[in-house]
Amino acid sequence: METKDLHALRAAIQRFILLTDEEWEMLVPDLQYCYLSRGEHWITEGQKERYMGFVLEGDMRHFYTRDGEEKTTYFYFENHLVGSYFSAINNTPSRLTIEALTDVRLLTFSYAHLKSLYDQCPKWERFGRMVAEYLAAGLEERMAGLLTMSPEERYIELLQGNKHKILERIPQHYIANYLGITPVSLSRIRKRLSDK
Amino acid sequence: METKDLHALRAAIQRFILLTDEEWEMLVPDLQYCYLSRGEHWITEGQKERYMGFVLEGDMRHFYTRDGEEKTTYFYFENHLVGSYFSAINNTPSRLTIEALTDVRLLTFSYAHLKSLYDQCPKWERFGRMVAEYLAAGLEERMAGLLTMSPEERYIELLQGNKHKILERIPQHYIANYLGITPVSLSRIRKRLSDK
DNA sequence: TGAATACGTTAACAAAAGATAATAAATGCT
DNA sequence: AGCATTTATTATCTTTTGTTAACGTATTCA
Repeated sequence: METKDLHALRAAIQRFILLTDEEWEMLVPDLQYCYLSRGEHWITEGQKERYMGFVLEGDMRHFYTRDGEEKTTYFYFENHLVGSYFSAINNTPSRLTIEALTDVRLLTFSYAHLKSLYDQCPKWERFGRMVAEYLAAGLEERMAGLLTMSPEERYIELLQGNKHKILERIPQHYIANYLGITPVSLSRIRKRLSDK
Repeated sequence: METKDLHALRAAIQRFILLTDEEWEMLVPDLQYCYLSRGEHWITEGQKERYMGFVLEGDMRHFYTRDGEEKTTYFYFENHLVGSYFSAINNTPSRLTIEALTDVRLLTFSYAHLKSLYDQCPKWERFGRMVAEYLAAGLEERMAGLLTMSPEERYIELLQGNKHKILERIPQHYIANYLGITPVSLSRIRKRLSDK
């Protein structure tokens, strides 16, 4: 396992909480590399996937399937944690699929192991709390945007905000899903805006 | 402080985690009653409110203000925790207002005290993690609904789901906001559905 | 490199939602 | 009880979105 990769993961964790070397070492034995090719599914709807991942390299998306249609609702980039978090928590089959948009390199660890860290060590429990709070805060903000802004306003916000990575790297029809509209409608919004 | 009220709060907390009497007693000294009249604001946008509440009696809503319009995005009922959680976490001014829809009786405790419980006691930290996870899971589910379903489908789901309390007790124009549409549009959806 | 696939735009039409205003019914309050 | 306010519906008109399909371009992959 390359030290650069380990450092990247540790740095990501330490954006939430500082770990002693001993605390960090509690996680390391459970880490594994996972390599995905573009288009490959890491987590598949209906299955009980029990791993969390950390994106070392590449981009991913997750989507729900409704009436045979894929609805992409989130993207993952380098240095982000990825997983079907809620199905892991509740130990239920995943309702979403997580797919590699490019070739992807992950570090993975089992959710079961993370839970045992919660039991063994208050610092890891705190990490869990802070991750969940961070996640909830992000979801609340995004949901408020969906409820209080029009699709066009949401697209403008995406243009101006700190989520530029999404626009640069992701096909537009996935972005349309992310905004809650169809690809055709997003194309029209872009036309409207550029005509001004 | 009435023991019935204390029991209600303890039971709500213990839906997440069992507490010993000693652990429970760590919270009690910080508890205070708060009484609100119908229409009164408990937490006001722009202010740094630092209290969490537990609804003993009554209903509340929270809303964002955009262009002078109130957009109601959530409701609180008896036996639920309430607070501008994210502004408390980040120690920033609240972006939303929380209002009493009826006369309300709350038990409150400061977020600062809760944080000190996190420091003092791993069990409380775990409680914090589990609340945040519960919150995040609920937000994820609601957001998925907003992104993958039409307003009409969302209304039907609300009719059929386990959120009946919302429909029974809450004025329809607030429910429209909650669904992400205007009151006029919700009225039309109801007409469409009843015409079948 | 060549063929298949994926992607973005545009058009035409239907369906739905937003905005505004008028009305009627229900509710709250003194 | 009576008056003001709140709430829900309905109508009209405008705007936006969804749907389907066609088209051209870009990309992928064998």
